[in-house]
Amino acid sequence: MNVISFLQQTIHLGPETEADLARIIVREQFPKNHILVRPGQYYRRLMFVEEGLIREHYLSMSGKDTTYRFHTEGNFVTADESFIDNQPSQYTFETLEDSVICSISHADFETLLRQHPEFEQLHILVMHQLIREMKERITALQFQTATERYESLLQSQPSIFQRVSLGHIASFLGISQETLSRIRSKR
Amino acid sequence: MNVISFLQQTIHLGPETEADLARIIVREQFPKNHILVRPGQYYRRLMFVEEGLIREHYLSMSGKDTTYRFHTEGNFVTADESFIDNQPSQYTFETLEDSVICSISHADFETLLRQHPEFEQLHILVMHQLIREMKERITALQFQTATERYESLLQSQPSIFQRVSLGHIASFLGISQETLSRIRSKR
DNA sequence: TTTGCTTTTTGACTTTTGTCAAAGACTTTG
DNA sequence: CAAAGTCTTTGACAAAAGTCAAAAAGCAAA
Repeated sequence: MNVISFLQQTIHLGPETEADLARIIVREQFPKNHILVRPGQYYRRLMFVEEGLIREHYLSMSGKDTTYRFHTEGNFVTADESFIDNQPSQYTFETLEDSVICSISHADFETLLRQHPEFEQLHILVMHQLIREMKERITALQFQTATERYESLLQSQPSIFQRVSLGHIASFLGISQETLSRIRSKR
Repeated sequence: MNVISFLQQTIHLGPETEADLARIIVREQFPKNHILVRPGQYYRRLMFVEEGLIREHYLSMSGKDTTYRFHTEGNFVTADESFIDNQPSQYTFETLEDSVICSISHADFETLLRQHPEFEQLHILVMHQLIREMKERITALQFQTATERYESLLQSQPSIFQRVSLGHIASFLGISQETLSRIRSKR
């Protein structure tokens, strides 16, 4: 699914708008295990995953690496601290598969919103979806057991288990790799 | 802090806009322990807490009551499922203190955005802040210990401990009341 | 101020999860 | 296909957190 087709699902794009988009969108191909953004980096671009998988993770002071979330094809991604607050990213973004990523700069994004107000609609829609997902995530972490969270993930994104190592999934669920392994062995 | 003054910190309000606002804002006073929204209810209003404190909580199937978050004076609040997705709220909203709450309907909010585009700016600002807070919350729940989360809360919102019972705070932190009590006794 | 109610703490015990270490399975590559 | 590397599982133990029950403390209203 490429960005343009994706956008057309939600908003109508006139030929002029499409031309504008084509001018500002950068399409890049990255190999597996490529680091897109590192902690401390200013990365003020809005990305869209056309193909592949990005892992966003956090390095604690003790050096432990914890997956914040996975971003799969057909989704928008930003280094929030940079894109929203113009601050250095706290998180690392890396590809876990060969990936195709389209992106536009923050400045171009702002211009786009000003010149084509129909994108405002979409912008809000994307933020709403993000808020919805985050709320579910918070409640899951707050009052579900590790096993329940595992079952939910299995339900909602079964394919992730074929694509990502269990260590990364464990830290995403907020548990150790060994605990995840034991949960899985009991069924 | 009343809504109008609060809004003026961020955007300039012309006299006409102020008049429009005065027409659509409903200001209500509620006693302590008043339920504002119950699960299953459609509550499509954007609220602003002028005074007091709202607790947003979730009832699990087993009947356990878990605090999702606290909303204090000077903040916007919505029953997200209703306001954003036009679905019944999954959460309960109740005052924990005598409170003054201003609110406008979803329809009026939409109209306001259309007629006074300067609110769009603010709207996005509020969503950005929400996203920032939620991300911090997720990472805290994912890879901090209960003690660390307690310390963070003590840092960021010390006054909450004077205003809310420890049982509610414990469930907000994702731990049992007894665990919280033991964490507190060790210092 | 006494009584009743709610909140908080404490104790004893159980369950869950984490940690460390090693073994096993699976991949990749020379 | 063998060797090296990575990922996953397993075991033994330790630490963290949950549960249940009861006591203590705090608060509010009569």
